[in-house]
Amino acid sequence: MRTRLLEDGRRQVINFMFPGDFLGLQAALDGEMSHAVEAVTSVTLCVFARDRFFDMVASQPRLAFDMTWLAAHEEAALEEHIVSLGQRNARERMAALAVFLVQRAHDTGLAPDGVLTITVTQGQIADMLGLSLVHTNRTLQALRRLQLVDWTVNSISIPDLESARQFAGIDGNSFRLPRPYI
Amino acid sequence: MRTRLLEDGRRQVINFMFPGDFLGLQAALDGEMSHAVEAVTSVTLCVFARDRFFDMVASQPRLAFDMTWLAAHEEAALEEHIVSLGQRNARERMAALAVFLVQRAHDTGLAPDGVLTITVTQGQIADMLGLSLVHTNRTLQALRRLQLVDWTVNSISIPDLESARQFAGIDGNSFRLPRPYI
DNA sequence: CGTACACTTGAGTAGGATCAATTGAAGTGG
DNA sequence: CCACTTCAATTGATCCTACTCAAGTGTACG
Repeated sequence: MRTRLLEDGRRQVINFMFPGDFLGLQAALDGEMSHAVEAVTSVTLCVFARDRFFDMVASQPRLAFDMTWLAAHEEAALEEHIVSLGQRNARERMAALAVFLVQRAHDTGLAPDGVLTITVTQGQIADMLGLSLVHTNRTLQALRRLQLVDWTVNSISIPDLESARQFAGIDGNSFRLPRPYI
Repeated sequence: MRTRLLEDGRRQVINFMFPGDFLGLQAALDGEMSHAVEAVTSVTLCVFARDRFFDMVASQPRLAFDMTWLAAHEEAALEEHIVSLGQRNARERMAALAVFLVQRAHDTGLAPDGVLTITVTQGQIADMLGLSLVHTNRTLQALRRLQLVDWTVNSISIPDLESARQFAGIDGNSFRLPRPYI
């Protein structure tokens, strides 16, 4: 989970990361990371030496290309998140996030049955969606009542992906290319 | 101005682009652009052939490195925007946007006197900040009254950059590296 | 002089925040 | 095994920020 903290304690979750994602590209270039990272599952990290980044680009163009691919798609995910925060109401936002996570998990081979097993607290959801904890809880219940998304402490389940997607206002499943693994 | 449209007509401005920025990296890789681009000033474009992108990475590592730099920093800007939309109220959001734009213009050599001359309608600001047009207008007036930001139809002026930054909750002017030009 | 477009202002409303308690599920230690 | 703490989820009540609706006022332009 990538997060940013404001000085007064407010926290914003930027995005959830998945196996194969690359962390800290901007930090590798600037020397200072603009955000924090927090693990919500056990993780395995592969560490790269930042001072050899340029050499890597020069000697391994295929790798450099894949990293650019990942960066561009991470950017696209952030754009989608911006659309959610700017234009969608609480229910649409939560549905959109659930669809995104389940879809994203599915793409990396997790959640083959449409159910994503992961432990996320309502506080974390609240900080991702820019909602209060209380309202997050109520929105969660509303979506469960509508049978659109069933999000419990340790799993996200979407009975009908298509209607959830439509409810959230996510445009048709645009053609999805397979992700490269570095 | 990079924007995304929802099917029901809602629009979200993703970010403002400046001279030297690179557009459509993700589209170059996927063949389909996830957003629209709209000019708010007259612009000069330099067009690249998308099918030679990989060759470029392989033969011009310095160029590839710079493009990665730009992509990583665009991502950082989007993160900041996400923090605004998720955690800041209307006034803080607008102040943060004004500071970002003036700062960004300053960095590319525009607005050397702290005043950015650019024509932005209140409707465009509203779609960037996820606010209604009416509330955008009132927030604008409030910030003018507070003498924090004076944003008129064709200029953005910030009398005291430091207090505006503090009001918006933007953490100390983190060390800024010069931007590469492709 | 009419149309178009952006900005402005007022009044009422609603979506979501805040405040305040309560319940439930794990741990932890005596 | 049971009190005790901790942390997350839940519920009720009230408040406020920002939205919506509606009607203006410029200002530019053909």
